[in-house]
Amino acid sequence: MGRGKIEIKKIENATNRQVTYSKRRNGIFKKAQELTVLCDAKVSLIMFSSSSKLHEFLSPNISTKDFFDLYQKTTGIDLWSSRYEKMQENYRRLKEINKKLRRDFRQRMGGDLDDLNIKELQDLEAKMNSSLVAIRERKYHVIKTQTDTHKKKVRNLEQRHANLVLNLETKLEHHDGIVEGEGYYNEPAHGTSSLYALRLYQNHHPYLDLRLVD
Amino acid sequence: MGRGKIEIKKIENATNRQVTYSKRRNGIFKKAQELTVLCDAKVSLIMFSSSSKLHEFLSPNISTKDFFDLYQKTTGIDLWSSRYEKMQENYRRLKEINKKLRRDFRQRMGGDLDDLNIKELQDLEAKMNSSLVAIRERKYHVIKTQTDTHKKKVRNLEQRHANLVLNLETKLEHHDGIVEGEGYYNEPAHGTSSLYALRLYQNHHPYLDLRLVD
DNA sequence: AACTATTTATAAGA
DNA sequence: TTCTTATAAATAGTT
Repeated sequence: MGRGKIEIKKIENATNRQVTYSKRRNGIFKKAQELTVLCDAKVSLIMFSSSSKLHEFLSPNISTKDFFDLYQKTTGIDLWSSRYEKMQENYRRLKEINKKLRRDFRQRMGGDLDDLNIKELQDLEAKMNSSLVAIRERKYHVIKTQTDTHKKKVRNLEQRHANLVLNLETKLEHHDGIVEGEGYYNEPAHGTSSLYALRLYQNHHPYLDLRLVD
Repeated sequence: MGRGKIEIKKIENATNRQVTYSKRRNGIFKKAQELTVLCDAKVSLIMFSSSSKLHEFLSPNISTKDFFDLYQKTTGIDLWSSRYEKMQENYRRLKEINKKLRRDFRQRMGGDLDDLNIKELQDLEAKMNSSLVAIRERKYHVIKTQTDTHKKKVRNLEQRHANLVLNLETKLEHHDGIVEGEGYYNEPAHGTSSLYALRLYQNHHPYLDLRLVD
């Protein structure tokens, strides 16, 4: 049906092949559509071009899934069972592992001990003991690390504070008249230095009261 | 393409419809076959007649299952999962629980402790301690039970032995002459009773030396 | 993508 | 069903 008769064999020219594919695809889709309507048939037509492009025709009022279900029901071929069985097997294995884990876990928590003999109980006790040691070691390590960090912070704060005090004292010495008369930083009645006053102030300031026990 | 042009609508005459279905089915199968060869395409053509008869064309070197898998992969539609969604969901949940169990278990064994803070470590330690107490209690219970069982067995053996001794002594008293002269059970030189001799014998018999510490 | 000469499919009849 | 055949439809090669 064309200008010339053609032999039914693969068209080697890729462009030509693509054009023919496109033309004939339309043709076969139209045929499928006509068959659906004329003969009240259900048709599924799926094709992949040589470049793996997918095209599909499906009779109306049915989904691809329904179509495959119908196909399976009619042929008796179960396309899904192999996957399903594999999954079931995995599920079963996982469940078994889970059960064992739970049991071991319960024993580690002091339950489910009724069917253990003395030897097993002694082993379990020994394991628990060594685990407990590990947990305690870790706990002490964490506590020590935190304490060290706090110590460092305090040292840092103390250093900064000392610098501030030094700085302020220097200023007080150079500008004695400015603060005189306020009766706060330099109270002659107590015979204290300005530095001493600052230390008192510091100890009442909630923000700077950060000393930690060594 | 026939003696007369036809309208594309359902053929009401069943026989006619069946004839047309048969003719056109051959036609479309031929087209599918030609497309497969000419254009190097993969084609799946499945149809059900109005009387639900199934006919299928499939390109060579591929199975319906393969075709189906390829279809799913290409469209991204997983027709399979909807069917087993529930099972997949369960599987996922089980996996999650398993993961958590493993983690908790490892922690109970003294591993995986790096991401616990002091509070969590203290809690864990406390739990481990109480578990250890439970394990020890169970151990002592088992030991005590076994000891009690052994004690009972010994008491029973002792009772049976005492009965034997009593029995034998009675016989000795009634048939003094029979054993006299053998110089073993009743040695006048030591001035001991036959019962005493038996007790000595018992203590040297390895099989009867079953006393347990109270 | 359109054209068209020709092949192919098929509707109706046997 | 299958064959026949007139005719409709599809399409190969061309533009």
